[in-house]
Amino acid sequence: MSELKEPKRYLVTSALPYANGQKHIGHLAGAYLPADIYVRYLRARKKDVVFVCGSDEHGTAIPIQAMKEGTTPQSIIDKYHHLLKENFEAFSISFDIYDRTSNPIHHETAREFFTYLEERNELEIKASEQYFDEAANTFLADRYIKGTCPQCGFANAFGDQCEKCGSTLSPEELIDPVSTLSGNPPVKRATRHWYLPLDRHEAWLRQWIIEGHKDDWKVNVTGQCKSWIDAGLQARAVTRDLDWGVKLPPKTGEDENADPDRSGKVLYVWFDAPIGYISATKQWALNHGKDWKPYWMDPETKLVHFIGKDNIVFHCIIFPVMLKLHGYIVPENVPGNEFMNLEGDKMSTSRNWKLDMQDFIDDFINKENGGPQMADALRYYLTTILPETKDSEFTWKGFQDAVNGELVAAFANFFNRTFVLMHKLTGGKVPKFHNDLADEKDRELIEIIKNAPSRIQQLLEEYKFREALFEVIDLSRRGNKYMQDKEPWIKAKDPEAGNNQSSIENCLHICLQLCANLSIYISPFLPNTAKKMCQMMKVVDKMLDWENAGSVKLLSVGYSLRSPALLFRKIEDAEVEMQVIKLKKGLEESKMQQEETNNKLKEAETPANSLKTEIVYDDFDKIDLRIGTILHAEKVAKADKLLKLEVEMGMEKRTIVSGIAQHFSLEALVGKQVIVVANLAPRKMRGIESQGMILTAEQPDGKLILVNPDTLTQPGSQVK
RNA sequence: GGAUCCUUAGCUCAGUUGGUUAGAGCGUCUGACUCAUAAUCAGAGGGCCGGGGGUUCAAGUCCCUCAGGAUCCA
Repeated sequence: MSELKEPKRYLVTSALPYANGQKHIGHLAGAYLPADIYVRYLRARKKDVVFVCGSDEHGTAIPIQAMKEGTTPQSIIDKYHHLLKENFEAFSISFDIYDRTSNPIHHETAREFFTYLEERNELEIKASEQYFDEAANTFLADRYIKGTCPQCGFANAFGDQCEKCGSTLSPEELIDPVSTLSGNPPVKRATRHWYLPLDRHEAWLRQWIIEGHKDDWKVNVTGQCKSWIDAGLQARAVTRDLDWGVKLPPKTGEDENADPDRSGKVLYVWFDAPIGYISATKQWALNHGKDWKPYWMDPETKLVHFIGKDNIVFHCIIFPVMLKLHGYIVPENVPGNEFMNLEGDKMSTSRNWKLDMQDFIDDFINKENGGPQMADALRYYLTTILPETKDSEFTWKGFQDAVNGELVAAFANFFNRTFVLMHKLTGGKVPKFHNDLADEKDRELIEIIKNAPSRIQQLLEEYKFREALFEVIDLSRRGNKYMQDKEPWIKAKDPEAGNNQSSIENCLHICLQLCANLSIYISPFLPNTAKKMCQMMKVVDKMLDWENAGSVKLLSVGYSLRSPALLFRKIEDAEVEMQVIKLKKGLEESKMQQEETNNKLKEAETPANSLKTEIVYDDFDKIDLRIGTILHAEKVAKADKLLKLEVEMGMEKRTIVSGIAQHFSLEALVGKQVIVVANLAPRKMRGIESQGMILTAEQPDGKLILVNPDTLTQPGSQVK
């Protein structure tokens, strides 16, 4: 429906990557590769298209990463901005501009945006109380507050999330909160913030997305939106008390520091980041002497946001509301991709289960037998498994199979055998096509070539990149089949017989024209490969223009072509095995590191001399301590630390689950006497009810020892 | 706890508005070919379409329910 009228111009965006660390191939496959394919296709069709992206460099995680790396926020964003920019180049992601939100143009643009909305009363101001660090004289972002998790009791939970049990928190929920800046308990202090009242726009959103785009947006995307809208939209804070980000602009006509309420505040990163698309477009226009305005204001511009599913709410609900309020166009489509798993598990930076772009560059592209064709090899596999409709799975074996079995065996092989035969049988020149001798098979393949473009084009327009690429590979399969049927190498054994030589020439003529067509189709997906094919065919890159697709007159008769060179190398078994080992090793290492830091934190948090709060005797008397004898000990399945103990308590036997597996051997425990907290409420752990707790003491190195009576004692005896 | 989406061949996935014998690629087996990076081509086998119930002349497709998974929200 929406395709009936061709847009005047296109603006394509890929999610701005957050400049606090490396990005992995899941990110690449989610937002960058599909956008690049789409854009390259549009360019081949000579459309007016601008493809923008850039680093997202604000938000609390940047200063936090700086603390972790012992450096400044500025050097963090510099480091990752340049790294990401280079990574994208290595994978031939062809942004027209890769900008950054620290660009002054962006600060201006974001502040203007805020002012525009404020002046038109599209923002609300609300007063609230937030934690403040008096020593550091600053409000504290949730992440800067630590305390005990109310869910699991972990002592180092952050104000927004507990990293031990994963539950999302607010700083108010933390027990004994402290500021990570000064170490002091924070105090509540009144503050004011600006909010974007999304609820005012509910009716419009419902109509625009749920009715207007119910047919052309992905089910996953509209589904997410619907669930947000149905849940009831709320005002969302636009500002934060933080000193890293875009400073809140002064009220129109006032000085920068006139209003003390505004100083010390920045725009919330969710608000400034998507505006980065606009600023990047401005910077691009500036660089090229163009006007940016039509790209954001003319309704005949088609705006498409490529994102991962974590970004749906921002690009489908919040940012469109902002755009509409400012009089800009809203996206025509938001092809949100699902997630890509890796070898059976979710990709995760914190658990180190991932394949970073840089890793692949180091291990494949920058190797001696690598080069841009390895970038294309990964682009190929990622495209065949793009998580377009549901989560998908990257495996190294899958990578090997796709490259060796499809790219090499079908696509590259057809190109190669065509060239080899052409050199052997038709003197290295494009042979003549004898129309009068054309048979059914020739005509059939010519028909297939002519029909291919509209099919592939339609799939690309519908963002079905996986299927589009499959069509291209399938076309090379058709070529292989055709060649097998025609058997020019057999006819060459007796060139004098019948019309054998003419038949050979017809066969290779058509195969060569198909090769030229294949280079056009493969170009958006594997740009480096397409270029290489052009070199071998001795044609200029302009032949790759989409208007040439479907033509069987791309290579002129009599033209001599270069000798074939292999388009791809195969992926060896050893490489695949090595990558899997590397992946698992990385996981182990990060586990160990995590434990180490956890232990360090534990030590820091319980200094030997700092005692707990004083209690009275009655408090102590509530605890019923008894002597018990361990009768039996066994490991709890699927738990590293837990042991299931059976303890003789005199009157009864108790089952106690204890997290001491890493400190004792099973044999060492059996027969030992211990002190048991006998009246502790039972609690289920890993499905086993633990009826008590045994006492241990922790040594400076973290090792646990049992606390027991110095002579053998009657089980059940009270300890006082 | 609520919401949205998903569950189809050994593996990875297609299946449009309900309509003939449910498809593809890889893998497996058999055969053909040798120009090609042991690549190619043909053929075969393989499926109570997650379980159960319902609507209908007709259900992989629509409705209900249960189980499992993913995500979002609280």
